[in-house]
Amino acid sequence: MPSETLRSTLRITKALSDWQRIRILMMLEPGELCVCQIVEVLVLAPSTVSKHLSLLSAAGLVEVRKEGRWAHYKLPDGPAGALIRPLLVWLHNRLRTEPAIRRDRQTLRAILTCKPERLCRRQRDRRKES
Amino acid sequence: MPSETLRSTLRITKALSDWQRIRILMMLEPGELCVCQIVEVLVLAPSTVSKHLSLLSAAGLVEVRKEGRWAHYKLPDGPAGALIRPLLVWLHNRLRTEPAIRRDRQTLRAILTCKPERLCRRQRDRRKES
DNA sequence: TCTATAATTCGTCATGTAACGAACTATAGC
DNA sequence: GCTATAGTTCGTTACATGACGAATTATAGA
Repeated sequence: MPSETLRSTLRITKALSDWQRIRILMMLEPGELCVCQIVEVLVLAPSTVSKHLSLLSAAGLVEVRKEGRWAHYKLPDGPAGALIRPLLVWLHNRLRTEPAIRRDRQTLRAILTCKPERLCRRQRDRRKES
Repeated sequence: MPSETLRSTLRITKALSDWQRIRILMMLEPGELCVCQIVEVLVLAPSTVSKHLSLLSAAGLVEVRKEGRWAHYKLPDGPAGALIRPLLVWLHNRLRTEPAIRRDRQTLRAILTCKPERLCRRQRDRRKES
């Protein structure tokens, strides 16, 4: 019968063992994002991104703020954040200069210039085509 | 084309995403161990343990010192160790008081009182029975 | 040189996981 | 209330991973 701390620790390390989830964490460094913005950067199905976010959330690596039909995800602050801060710092230091991560940041900057509604519409339209 | 830093980072986080490998890392905290000692604590097939060790090694989370037909594994020190120290410290702090980990340490203490040759023989004999 | 043996590699099987689209939930706006 | 829509959940599929035993490798000792 594994203890809760132990299972929690494994949830965290497993959550960190996937490239897309790491990308999400790096993206959230500057501040909160809504799901459609993350979808736009990762170029994955919304259902896939939602699953990743739920795993990150279960691990305590992100927090969600629901507002109407929008869901805003961010890195946890306060005591919850302090627990996992060393991991995020380590990741950040290692990947700060990675081309792939820099590219994501670049993409994100462009995305932040247009309203989320427009992103969602674009994503829906793209789906219709295929 | 993912960069080497990126793949290396994922090798590390993937290596940490398995309970048995975490147990190994915690066991190595006090000092180096040979494969049969680790087998004895984990109660897994030698081939399985060897695979775990090779993943940890590929990730740079352990170093191996071969001596005759014995292989001694330890946590890396020096610059190699410094890179991953924050992760091991984090793990150690989280799991230091875990019952399962304390039990492993206890088992290990008992194991260290007898020579590795005896362990290997016992393991071989046990295998013959089944 | 031949045998025993510590560890590793290989092949196989069962389980876990990431991806997708379709169906569903819940909220905003008419 | 009805419709549109952001996000989630569910079911399926393909691939990754952990476990084992058998076969292999490399070294120590007779």
